[in-house]
Amino acid sequence: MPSQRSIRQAESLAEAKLGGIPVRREQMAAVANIYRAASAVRQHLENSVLRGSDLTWTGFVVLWVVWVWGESETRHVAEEAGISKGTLTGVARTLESRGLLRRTGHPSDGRLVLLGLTDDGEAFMREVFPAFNEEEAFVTSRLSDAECRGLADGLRRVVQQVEEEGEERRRTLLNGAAPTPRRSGRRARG
Amino acid sequence: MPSQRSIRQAESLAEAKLGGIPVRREQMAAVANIYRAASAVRQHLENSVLRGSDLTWTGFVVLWVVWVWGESETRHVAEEAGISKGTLTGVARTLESRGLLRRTGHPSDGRLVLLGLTDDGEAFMREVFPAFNEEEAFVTSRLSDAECRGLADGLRRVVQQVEEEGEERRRTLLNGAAPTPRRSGRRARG
DNA sequence: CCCGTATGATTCGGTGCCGAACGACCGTGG
DNA sequence: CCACGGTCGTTCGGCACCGAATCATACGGG
Repeated sequence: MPSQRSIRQAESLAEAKLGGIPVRREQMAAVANIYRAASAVRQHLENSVLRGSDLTWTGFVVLWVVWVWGESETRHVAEEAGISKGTLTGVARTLESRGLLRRTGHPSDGRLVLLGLTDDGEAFMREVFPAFNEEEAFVTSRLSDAECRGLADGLRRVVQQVEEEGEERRRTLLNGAAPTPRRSGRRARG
Repeated sequence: MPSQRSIRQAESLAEAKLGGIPVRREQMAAVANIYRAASAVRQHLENSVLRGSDLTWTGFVVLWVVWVWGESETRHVAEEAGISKGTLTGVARTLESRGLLRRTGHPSDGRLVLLGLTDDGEAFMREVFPAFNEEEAFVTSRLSDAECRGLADGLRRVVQQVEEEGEERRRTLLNGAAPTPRRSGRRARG
């Protein structure tokens, strides 16, 4: 749990390593802490409220999205849950096998699949969400309500920046260069 | 992109769903945005600077830790990188096979393994870190330096809360109950 | 020297996770 | 009716990821 000190130390060390090249320290610290906090929060929630139900963080998020938004098309659920369509297929399969989620074909458009909670799923969320929210309050308990709002606001601006300008930025960086296919991934048949 | 609006809507929807049970909205929004921002940032960095080198986020973080801290024992690297020892074994193997990382037995304690960068690894970091840092600046470009500091500070307090009181908290929540083994995981030989 | 305990790293089952390829289906235009 | 380009969800290769079991080494006390 060196967190605090070590990040600051690391900043200096990195700067020294680069020998004169300036480092955007505030930005580096912000990004490092975003990721660190996300891991810590996820880990705490998985090992407190989710562990007992044998649900992963992602599984819970998917349930939460469907619970809150009601029966939805899978692409919207994936978008909202922050995972790829391919991942959602697997997660949904898992949740379905646990009897919490139900998949239905769209009545008029045969390409679409709708995800909805089963009665068990509804009951589950009614029971577990309050406990989840309680732990959200626990992890943020060193911040006032106003500070939480400020934090959320800053993070929201980061998300907006990436969502609104990220794609353009990545195009610029590659600048026409081949987008370098991933090492993993499905190969063309043949 | 729904991000902004949808989180706020979701708060109301969740509250309605619960029918009167109060929701800690600020805390919920803060946690939701932490995770959302972490995903967005990771995705942007993987698809901009890391993709070309065929490195994953985690792989880069491990390299970064070893680069900044110098040759280190694996448990410290895992801790600092925010991954489990088991995961580190695999990631280190991958990085070693790419010729960026080197593993050495500890001279006096045969249980320990030291991780260090190869010359290629050093050169790689000298070249790629500036680009990485540049993108860290990009994703936070809607925040002033002071706002970055404030953001990092708030996140640091979240991390500290979990690190310093999380374990105790989880014990309290379970309250003696069996810690519910994970569904996955290695089974006893039998 | 040998045991027992402590402390490392590694193995491994099960799942998550991405993104390209793919197949099912839609709608429009010939 | 039948191409045909567009839009879905699914498949799948390869890696990440956790955590309990396991293996390997260290060290103190008989």
